[in-house]
Parts: sequence; C-alpha cells; structure tokens
Amino acid sequence: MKILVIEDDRTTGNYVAEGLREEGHTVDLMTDGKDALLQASTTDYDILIVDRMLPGLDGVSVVKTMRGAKNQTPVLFLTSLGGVDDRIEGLNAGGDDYLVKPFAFGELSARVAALARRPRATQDEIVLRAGDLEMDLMRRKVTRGGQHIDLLPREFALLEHLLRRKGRVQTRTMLLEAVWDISFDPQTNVVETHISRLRAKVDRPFETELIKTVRGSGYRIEE
Amino acid sequence: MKILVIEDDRTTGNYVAEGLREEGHTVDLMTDGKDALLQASTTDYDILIVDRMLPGLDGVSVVKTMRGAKNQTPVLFLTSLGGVDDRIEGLNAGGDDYLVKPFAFGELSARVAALARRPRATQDEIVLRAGDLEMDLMRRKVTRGGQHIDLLPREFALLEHLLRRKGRVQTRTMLLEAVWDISFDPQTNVVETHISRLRAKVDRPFETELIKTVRGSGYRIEE
DNA sequence: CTTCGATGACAAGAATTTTCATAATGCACT
DNA sequence: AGTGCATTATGAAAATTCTTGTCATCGAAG
Repeated sequence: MKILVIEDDRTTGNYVAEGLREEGHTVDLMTDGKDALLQASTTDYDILIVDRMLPGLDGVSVVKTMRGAKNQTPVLFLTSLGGVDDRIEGLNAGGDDYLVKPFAFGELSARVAALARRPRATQDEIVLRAGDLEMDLMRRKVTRGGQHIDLLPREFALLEHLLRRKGRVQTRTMLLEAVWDISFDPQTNVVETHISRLRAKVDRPFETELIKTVRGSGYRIEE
Repeated sequence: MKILVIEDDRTTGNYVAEGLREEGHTVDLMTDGKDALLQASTTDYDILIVDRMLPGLDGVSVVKTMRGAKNQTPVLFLTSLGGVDDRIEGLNAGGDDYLVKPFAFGELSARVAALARRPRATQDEIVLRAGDLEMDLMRRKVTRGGQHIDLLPREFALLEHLLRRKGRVQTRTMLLEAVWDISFDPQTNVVETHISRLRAKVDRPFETELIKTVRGSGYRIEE
C-alpha cells in the first residue's frame, strides 16, 4: 500500500509515517501544501492522509485541486477536536473520511484499512444511523426522530465512535483509546460520565434506548 | 406591516414586539411552536421573527413545515452567539436571515426593513464578499483567496457587520451597538482590540488590506 | 509633539471536560 | 425472594481550556 502523508507538524507526521511503515506500507511524508500537490499529481498513491491545517496551501485546497484534476485517490483528513467547520469543509472538498486529533494509532490504522477496502465509495459513511437516530458527519449535526440534538465535542466524538461500530460492544478501554487517546488505564470514569450525559440527550427524551450497557464489558449501540 | 414574533422567552419577546409596535407595525407574539405554526398558516404575515430554540416544536421545524406548505413569508431567525449549527440549520430550513442574540433593537429594525424590501429574494445576502474575501453565512465559513480562516464568534460577528455595510464607515459607537449591544459609551477599546485581532487573521497574511482605518471616525471595508 | 489608533500581555468570564462522592442497579449466592 | 458485593449511573464540584475584555505601552498621523 502506497501512502502519502501531508502534515506540517513533524511530530505528528513522523508518528503517522513510522506507524504505517511498521505495518508494511510505503509512506512518503510532505510538509508543504504546494509540494504535496505536485507529488500527489505525479505519483500514484493508494491513500492520502492530509492535515486540514497546512501553511501555504491548506489541506482542503490541495484536495479540491486534486479532485478538480480528476484524481480519485481516497483522502483521510486529520482535523482538531473543536474544529467543526473543518470537517464540513474537508468532506465537502472531496475527503472520504476524517480523524480527530489527537488520535490513537489503531484508529488511524483502521480508517486506512477501511479506505483501502472501498477505493472510491465516498459518501456512504457520511451519515451514520441507528434506528431513528441520525448523525450527519458533514454538518456535524445529530437528530433523532427529526428533532435536533445539540452535542458537545466530546459527546459527539463518543457517539460517533459507537455508531461507527454499531452492534459491537465497545469496552471502556477501547473507548478511552479511541475517543480520549489514553492507552493505559487511569483511575477514571470519564467514559461512564459521558455515556450518562449522552443518554440524557440521546435516549432519555425518547421511547427506546439506543445506548445499551453490556454489564462487565462496556457499551453498545443496537443495530 | 404585519409581523409574527415566535419567541418563548417573555423578556425578549416583549422587547421585540413592543419595539416593532412603536415603529408602527402590527405585531403578534406567540410562545409555543405548535400554536405559532397554526397561527402562521391561518393568518397572512409579512414577516416572521422566529427564535431558533423553542420548547415543543423548535423554530427550525416550524419554518420547515411552513415552507413545505408553500408558505413563502420571509423569516428572520434569532440565534445565540455560540450556536454555529443553529444558523446553518436555520438558513437551510428556509430562513432568509438571522440575528445573533443579544442584539440592539436598531439592528433588528434594519433587518426587518431589508426583508420587507425584498419579499422573496432569499439566498442573496447569504454570501458576503469583499475582494477575494468570502464569508459564507450558511456554513459560517470565511475564506480569503480560497484559504480558510478560523474566526472566533465575536470576530465573525464584527466582520459580518462590516461586510454587510461594505464601503460605509462604521464608527466605534455603531459597532459597539450592533456587535456588542452596548448603547452608551463605556471606557473601552474592545473594538480596537477586535479589529486588531481580525486584521491579524484576515489582512496580515495577505497582500492587500481590506479593513481600513478612517482616522477620527472608525473603520470600513473597501468595496 | 500631541492625539488617536494598534497591539501584546494579562485577567476575567464562559464553556467544556474531568474528577469525586454517592446513589442505583444487576447479579450471584443463600 | 432476600442479602451482599460489584458494577454502573449520575449530580455536583473542581479543573481545564477557550474566549472575550482590560490595561499599559508602543507607534503613526496630523
């Protein structure tokens, strides 16, 4: 698998590139938008991983230009937690998925694998559903039964993760890693707290509960 | 001019209704979404002023339903400063303009007059431009030369106001009133500070400066 | 050279997230 | 079924982070 990483921050860039190399991929790393655009146009990559914020030409512009030139390489955007508009823009510009920084490497790895599997199937994971609950990643908007639900950034990220793995149980550890990027087990119950708040917004006002507790393991959203 | 105000908060509701009456308009005030929908469908209004957050049926749903029923009455949404998604949603649902709370009454009055003048011309003031600077009110996104610019809520409001009055000088007092809803002149230099921060993001990284100082009066954005 | 505006640093205030303490619930075992 | 232990739920307080406003100082314009 040939991957181009476009990321100006050296630390993150190397972290990503090294990790992917260890998984056996061929990885190029570029730090400047303009150079990257040239590189992406002249070499054939399987996947592009692009930081949303770049000096010079920013990530969104790079992808827009590429798409304009009929380059269909799947793109995974890296954005920051608060940046709502970023995601909207990224996906609008022709991104296929995005990942919120900071992220656990396993998460990145999973997204890369998913993108590789469906080389050009943009637009299908962009609205996540479970029952009458809808999460529109484009607009960063959640509704249930047509009713708008306001979520804080972390709540959104947690719900998103559960929805992406709908039907499968997620342990606290898995959630801590994916949503909080904490890979040891600190004495914390953040997960419980956030699940509780999520339920108050997503489940309590409605008939059926979507977020189930699996005693002894973790949580799951029903198919 | 016959106006329906849909606002659950009594204080704001009365403030708006009273003010508009003093300007000679006929104003009805409703506090519940469902009642308001019925009222709007059975009576012919020139303008609807709708709070985004309503108990029961929220503002966006009211307007969506109305629009579904081919009711083309212009709608002005009232939203809160932080609520990004609100505005996007509001305009998407068929709103014609929006106003951020808290607002100065003069501002409301101006918007109402503008809506009255162009009864059905939605979608034209929704992207504000000046040179290569674009402000998309729908997506709450600012770009210059294609480059995305992140603005904080107050910065966005300030720039929006200047753009809406492009070419005209805005005094500090006018800005304080419109953007901060402060109608006396306190010993403050918030305007200067925010102009400075805005310039750092909007002008400094680019060739030409758009935000001009008019010494002795205030600020202006060039046509 | 005097006044007005620009700006960086700091402080206040809000919003968000995490921790902590306590209550509630489920499950195993009598 | 009842009791006790362990797990999960939740409200409130504390900590953190982000945003906004103030102040003091610097620079530019007339």
